[in-house]
Amino acid sequence: MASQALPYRPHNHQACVTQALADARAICRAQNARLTPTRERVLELIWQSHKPLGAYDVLAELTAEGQNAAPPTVYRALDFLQQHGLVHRIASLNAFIGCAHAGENHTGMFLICRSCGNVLELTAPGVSGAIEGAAKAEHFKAENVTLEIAGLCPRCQSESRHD
Amino acid sequence: MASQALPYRPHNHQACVTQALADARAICRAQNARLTPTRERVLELIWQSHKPLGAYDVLAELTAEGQNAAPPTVYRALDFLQQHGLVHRIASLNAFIGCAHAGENHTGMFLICRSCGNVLELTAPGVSGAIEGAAKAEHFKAENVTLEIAGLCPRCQSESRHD
DNA sequence: CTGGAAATGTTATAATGTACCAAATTTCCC
DNA sequence: GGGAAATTTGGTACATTATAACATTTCCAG
Repeated sequence: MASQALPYRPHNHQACVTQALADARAICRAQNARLTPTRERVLELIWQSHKPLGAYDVLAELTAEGQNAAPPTVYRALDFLQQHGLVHRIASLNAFIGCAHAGENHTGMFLICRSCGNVLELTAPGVSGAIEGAAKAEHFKAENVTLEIAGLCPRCQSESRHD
Repeated sequence: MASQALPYRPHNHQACVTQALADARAICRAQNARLTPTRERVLELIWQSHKPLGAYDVLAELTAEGQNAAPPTVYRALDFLQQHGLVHRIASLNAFIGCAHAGENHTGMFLICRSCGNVLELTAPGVSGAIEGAAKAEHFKAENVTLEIAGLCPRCQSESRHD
């Protein structure tokens, strides 16, 4: 059997979260950016699954924890995390997901399962290269690439065969 | 000087619109779909510039024309047009644009100028192929690709040099 | 010409995101 | 340490985008 990417098979996800938080602290320290408690908590919430989380889902969590939070609280934290490459916004879902390649310079490519909702972030140099080439052929200066692919993840494909 | 894609240079845009409407009628006839007056008018409004139009911009136009329109009116027309491949939704802008390749089977790739707002739709087989390859390598069944590139179009690049 | 499907009208509301200003906290320079 | 400047947070209100739900009309096949 072929290997499966992390989101599509069981794993100790708490380790993902712990690692992501440690990476985030290091990155912020290196960039002289302040990973304040709210920002860190938002990052942790976003990492708690491989499914993207809406801003208002985050807000509901914070509120449930007794934090005194309003929409701008969450959006500000998310903006910060995005600017430092710690989370990505998935435009086609209006939702946010932890960046699996924080610190690395990369163009995110997201495989979004419409059945289970899990999202896998890839780095595909061939894809980035092809996109840059196509943009350059039009004399277009690419600054930001949104690449989101909806479909069925390996696990949900097999399950749907048993319907 | 290199050739420039249509949206980036002056042209008889009314001809674009006329052609798009004619194509749309043919496509709908072939698919036995009803391009009703409201649907056709929405398509025409969307085509009236190379900038994407928000659903509420369309709504405002319809209202100004005396049409008795509410949000669902517009969203329903847009859903219809999308389903028949006549318009695309640009997720990163929450806006809609006429499909430049209606009828052709294609994966849209959009070059979005952050300065002038124009959008060019491309078909780049190399890109589609690379994306499909990357998805396949993860055993992911791709169904729908969102590929939107923000940056500066040729014209706006030259203008910014004169600041 | 009629019964069912498709399309439209209409109201209300959900979901997502931002503008704005005040208060608190941190930083940094002296 | 003291105080000005910058950053971060609190909080209200509102803007924007999108959909649910149900009644009515229009279309068209038989």
